[in-house]
Amino acid sequence: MKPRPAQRPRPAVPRCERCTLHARCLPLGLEFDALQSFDDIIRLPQALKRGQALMRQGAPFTSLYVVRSGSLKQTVAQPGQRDQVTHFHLPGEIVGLDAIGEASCHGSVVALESAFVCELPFTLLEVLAERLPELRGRLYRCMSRELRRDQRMMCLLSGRTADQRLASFLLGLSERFSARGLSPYRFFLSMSRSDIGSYLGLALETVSRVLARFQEQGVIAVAGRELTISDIEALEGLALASAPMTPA
Amino acid sequence: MKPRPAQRPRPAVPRCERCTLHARCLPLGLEFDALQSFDDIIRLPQALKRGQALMRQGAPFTSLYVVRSGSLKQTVAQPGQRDQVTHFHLPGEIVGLDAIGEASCHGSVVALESAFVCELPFTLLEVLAERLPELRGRLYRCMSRELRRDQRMMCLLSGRTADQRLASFLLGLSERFSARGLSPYRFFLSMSRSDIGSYLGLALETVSRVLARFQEQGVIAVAGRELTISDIEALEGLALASAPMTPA
DNA sequence: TGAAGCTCTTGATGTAGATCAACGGAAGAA
DNA sequence: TTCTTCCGTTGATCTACATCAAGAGCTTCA
Repeated sequence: MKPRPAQRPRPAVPRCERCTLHARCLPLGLEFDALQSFDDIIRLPQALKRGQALMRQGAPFTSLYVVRSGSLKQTVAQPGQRDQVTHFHLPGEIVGLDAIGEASCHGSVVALESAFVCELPFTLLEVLAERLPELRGRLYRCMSRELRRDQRMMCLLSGRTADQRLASFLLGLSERFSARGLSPYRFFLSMSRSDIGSYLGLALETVSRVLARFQEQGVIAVAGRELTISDIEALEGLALASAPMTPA
Repeated sequence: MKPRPAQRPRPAVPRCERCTLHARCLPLGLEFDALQSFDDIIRLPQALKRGQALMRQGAPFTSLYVVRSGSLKQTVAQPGQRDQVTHFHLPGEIVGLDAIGEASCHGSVVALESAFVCELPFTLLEVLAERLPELRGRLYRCMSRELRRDQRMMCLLSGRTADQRLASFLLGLSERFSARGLSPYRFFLSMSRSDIGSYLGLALETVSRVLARFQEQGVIAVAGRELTISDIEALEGLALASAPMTPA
């Protein structure tokens, strides 16, 4: 409708249309024109070093972020408890959806390794969404998908064995990497055993032991943080039931 | 902007502006005109009997629902596992946010007692949201709040004791009832011990035992499904830590 | 009115996984 | 290099909760 504003002079920022994540990121499905507008509201990609915080729990909420490369963890601090990991964020995933409409961030987000993120100031995003129905739909869909993921997580945490949790976790990572064009069978765990344990509601020793056992069973191979899935069907079996391994 | 269409003749449907939930429901904050439009897309409130399904897992998704009275539970069926309760829905709460943008419903929703729900066909809601920015904001906020609730649930399920889970659950119900103008200290549990157990990741026997113990400690009084919170501060203490009861 | 299901409670027993503890290796600092 | 720290592994022990089991109120229905 409205003519696009004259091209502002900008630094050599990587543009959405050239981004390798383009196909799986928020602006998926936007028309060329819309994509340009979207590009215009993105703030310069920010570099994060390992351990550096992107958001701090309680800080004012202003922007959503999209992970461009690297990975991050989201943690919640609770009174009298140790921090709990609630999410791992991989490239193409959106950080901050749970803070929309709140004054402050709900958790802290920290880089697990060197990472780049794109910043989307939320007020600008809202203005843009006003005239781009597809973008609105995308936002709803992202949030709704996250709701479903959280629900699956709740089911996992409530009443599944350590084996099932670990197997599901590894399969989940595998899927997410594969959806980003990476190998579903061989990837790097950027998070510590302790992070995994916190996320899955297990002690870090249990994580270590179960991984070792999976390796003994020939289902995976782990060397430090390098993980290989050797038998994905067996892993899927483990994710579903803990002890149907009763030999005939 | 656009003049409101001439008043369609309609049956004597309860209108939003007269609804007792008005202040805490989705259309909160809408102007009079907007509220009228909102009213126009709501389908006749539906009555549900105890045990009757509002949605079935896998059925096509078409509408959001707002609980007007009564309560419902949402369950997910998993291959080779028994159904798991993922949510309890109380009056004023929205059912179906997790299905937006998907073809089909993610879980089944069943009435726990006689209930009324208002249906909001999602396509109509989207059209309306096109011209009502406040409504868009409300929707985002509702989804985001639900994300935070699910996250709190994940934290609860991962690494909290049975006592902490039960205490948090009761406090959560208390808050939700109180936000609806009902007593925070005395309410009816419309769900069975088994439902509570499934929701909290506990065996129903454990639920029963912990409630009995809380009662012995004088924190609550339970008679069947009638619950009274006698000492809410003690309950809050129980929700935070399992054993700081170390006498000085 | 009694029979058949439920739901809830309470007791006895078993176990998955937490916790405690010790050690080896890798990474960063000086 | 060596020192320190963090991370991961593995073993021994302990416990919170699941599971099994039995019985006691309730509804519901014929």
